[in-house]
Amino acid sequence: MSQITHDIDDNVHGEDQTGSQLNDEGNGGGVVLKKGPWTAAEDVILVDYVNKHGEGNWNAVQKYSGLSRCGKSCRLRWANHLRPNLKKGAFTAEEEQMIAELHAKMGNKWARMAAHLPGRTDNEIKNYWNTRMKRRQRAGLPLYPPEIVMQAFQDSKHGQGTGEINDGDGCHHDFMEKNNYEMHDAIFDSLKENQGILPFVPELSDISANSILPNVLGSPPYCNFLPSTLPNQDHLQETSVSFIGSNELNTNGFYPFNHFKDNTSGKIAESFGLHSPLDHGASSYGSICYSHSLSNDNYSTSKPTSEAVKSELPSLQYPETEFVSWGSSPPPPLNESIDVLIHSPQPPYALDSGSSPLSCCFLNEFLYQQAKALNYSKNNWSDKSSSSSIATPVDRAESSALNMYETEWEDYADPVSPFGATSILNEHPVVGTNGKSWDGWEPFQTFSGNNEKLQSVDQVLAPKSENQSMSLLNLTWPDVLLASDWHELYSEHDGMNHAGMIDASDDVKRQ
DNA sequence: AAGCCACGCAACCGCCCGTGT
DNA sequence: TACACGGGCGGTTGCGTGGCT
Repeated sequence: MSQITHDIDDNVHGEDQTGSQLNDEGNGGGVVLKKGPWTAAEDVILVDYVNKHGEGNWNAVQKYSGLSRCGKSCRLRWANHLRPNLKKGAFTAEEEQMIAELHAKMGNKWARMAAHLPGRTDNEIKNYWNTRMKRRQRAGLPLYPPEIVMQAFQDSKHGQGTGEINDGDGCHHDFMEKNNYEMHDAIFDSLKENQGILPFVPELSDISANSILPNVLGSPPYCNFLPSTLPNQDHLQETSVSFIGSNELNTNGFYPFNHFKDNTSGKIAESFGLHSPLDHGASSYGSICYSHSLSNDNYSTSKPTSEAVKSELPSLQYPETEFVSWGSSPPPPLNESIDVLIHSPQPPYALDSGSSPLSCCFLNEFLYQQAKALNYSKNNWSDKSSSSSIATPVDRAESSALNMYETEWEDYADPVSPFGATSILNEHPVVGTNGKSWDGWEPFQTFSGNNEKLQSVDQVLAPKSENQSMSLLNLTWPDVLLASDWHELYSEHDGMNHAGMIDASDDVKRQ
């Protein structure tokens, strides 16, 4: 911007900008076209031209207006800076939410995302996202709020769910039609992007959601995917064959990754530090990552573990959470649930050669997130809680990364919460179900040792309904990953369905 | 107060792709 | 089929700003 003012008196043609000029191809008269920052004079010329001739045919701009800019440069300048109704300034909370939601579904389709954000340009969104992504990666935080992943998944699962993101023209073109699992690739991309950035992110095999999903989309395994493919209670109780082959949760309460059948698992396990001494420092990070202890002894036939952390589980859904309705199905018996998840005989989501690759996607994501959570907690919270399985607010507040995170989202801090924005171990959010504030969440401490709450664990682990299963997916996000910023952010919005209410921008109309 | 540095942001460029002729 | 054109996106660069010394 300032560059423009600096050059305001510069001539439009042939000003001295070393290396910024070139003979544009296809330019006929060999006119030297200018590169570099636009001047105010150039802006005036371009605006005037567009006002007279309208948008499009950008190569004609140079021809008829005398601008020494290539058509493309003119288009970009107009689209990103000069066109009317451009919204400048920081992104609002709504916009941020929208971006996250859209990116979860679309990936790096900036222009398409911009269509849902009136006044915003693709470039602006891209810059915002990249900056945000860097920040979150540095903080060891997930790019997507789990709720968005859930919803995106649900959308893809239902095929038409993306209708929430609806262009003003009433159709969603290829996004709707191309593939419904684009979101998963987006997540995969994010996952891969983290490789090399986050030292604890395991290398992923060349898994591509798109490469594998077409084989199953539309087929029962896909249609049923994780939710409805979760073995039902009765079936599971009869289970005698473990798809994993062993019957233990590891001492940290995580699934034994080493039993997964791809190379990824081993690497994940390594990055997980499962065999590190931390394994035995159970309470250290298990207590931190997973706020809800499943501290009964009868939850499975799993190999008993001595450490308190054995009962530590990933994020748990409680009945209070309204993320999804649990329906009328009574919660299954507690002592079945975990094994249900692990020992089911070739469940469709098992990481087996014949299983649904889509489930692998989410499991990989799950593993990744858990790995992140573990390392995150190891780095930040270890030794903070030696005797208690509950991380204190102070503990969490002391996390530098978390503090950073808190700073990032401080605007959304919940003043009511004892933890404010740092309460990432709090109860899972209720995303966009009723627009309620999250203020009503109970700190997780109040759940500790609460049998009723523990029962809800089972609800998560052995859902029967589709919705329940979605929450099961949510379970795979450790509490530590359920960044409160998202929750706080979303709390300000009445659901995540704004997209469909936003008219397509001019960009879309041009398309 | 001044200098240095890291970071975020705005903007541009090059490559690529899709579409129309 | 080839070409021109518009558009999308990743990468890069430069500037401004805030924190630290």
